[in-house]
Formats: sequence, C-alpha cells, structure tokens
Amino acid sequence: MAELDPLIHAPARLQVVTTLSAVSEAEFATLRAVLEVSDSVLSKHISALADAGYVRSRKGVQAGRRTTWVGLTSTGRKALREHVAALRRLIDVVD
Amino acid sequence: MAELDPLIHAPARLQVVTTLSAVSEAEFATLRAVLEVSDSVLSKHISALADAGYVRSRKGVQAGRRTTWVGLTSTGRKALREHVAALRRLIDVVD
DNA sequence: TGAGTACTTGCCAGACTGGAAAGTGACGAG
DNA sequence: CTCGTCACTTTCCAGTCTGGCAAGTACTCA
Repeated sequence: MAELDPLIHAPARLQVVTTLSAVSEAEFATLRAVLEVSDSVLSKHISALADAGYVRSRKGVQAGRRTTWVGLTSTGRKALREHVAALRRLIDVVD
Repeated sequence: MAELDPLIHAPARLQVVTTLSAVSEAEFATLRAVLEVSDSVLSKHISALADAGYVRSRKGVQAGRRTTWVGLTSTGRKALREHVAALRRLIDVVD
C-alpha cells in the first residue's frame, strides 16, 4: 500500500494543508470559508494537525479583531510533500 | 470543497481503481496482493465500487482455478478521471 | 464591568474500516 | 453422483473518524 498519511489524506485536512502550502499563514476564518465547515470542525482539524506538529497557530489582533493565524511547520511541509508524491505515484498512471 | 468522490478517495479504493485504470482487468487475487488486505475487505470494496457502477466483475476458470476478474466500467473510468483532476487541482499548488 | 467576538471543548450520533469466522457455490476427484 | 476444496461473500462486531450543536473560555472594546 502506498504510504498515504492518513492525517493528511482526509479530504478536509488535505484541503487545509494544500491551502496552507501556498502561503506562509492563513487566517482561521479564511480556512473555514474555504472548507465550508463549522468552527468546531475546523478547530478540531487544526488541533489534530497541530498535535502532529504539522501546523502551528498564532493568535493576535488585527484591525481590532482577534485573529488566529495558522501556518504549516517545516515538518508539515515535508509530510505534505511526501503525501503528494505518494498520491502522484498513484494517480499518474491515470490518463 | 473540492468534489472529491468519497467512494474513490478512501486509500484502499483509490489504490484499487488506479491499479485497474492501467489494465483492462485484474484478478481478485492480484488486487488483494497489491492492497495487502484480507479477502473480506477487498470483497467489500469491490462490491461497493460495483454498486456504484464503477467496476464490473467476471468469474471464470483459468488453469483449473476459479478466478474473478475485475475491471473498471466506463462510468468508473470517468469518475476516476474526475477525481484525479480534482486531486490535481488541490495538489498542484504544492512545490 | 459588561457585551461581543473568536475560537475550543464536550457530547453524541452516524458512517466507515478492517478482521475473523461462517456461509455459498462451482468445480474436480473418486 | 457425492464430497472436499477453493475462492470468494457475507455476517458480526469493535474501533476509529467526522461532523454538528451547544456550552465554555478568553480576550477586547466600550
């Protein structure tokens, strides 16, 4: 079996990490809008990824609003690259 | 959210369909060896895919042994292509 | 201090997976 | 024709995962 990282493979989390891969950090609210999930669900995904050391979140204030920024750690980027590589090995035979 | 087909997205089934995409048919035993899962698990995945019309299985005899061949239907190939396209849209931002 | 915002956590129901073991049907042997 | 075996199928079941709602927490601003 390919070494697909189950933590990353779940659709919601795959979307989180690929979204984060393009930027240094994203706002919690932005991710929630991208994923179209409830606060609680996103929060739980983020904390699962944080527990694995794949993301790191940072809280601060922006324009008077409290905001949480989330970014991939280097461990997370590495895990994502490996996951994507495994995925590509699988899907590159298609077409 | 990307339109990832949940039936195809599960790792085991993704592997089944990508394996099948390269050939016209594969033997049950071959798939079981590729996936490294038990008979029952593979059987259940195949029937789930068959229920969706993604694969078709055919039984016959080869060299004295009964064998089940499994192949993607055109519906299955189409679903796989779409799934892979959605996946690529997600992962192509990586790297 | 109080209201409001922005998450976080607890609780829970439903879906999904996987393995073990029992069941089924089609040969092939005798 | 009958029996044993083989190759899956199905059933049963336990563990995990997801998602939503609702309650809780913490920090800001007025």
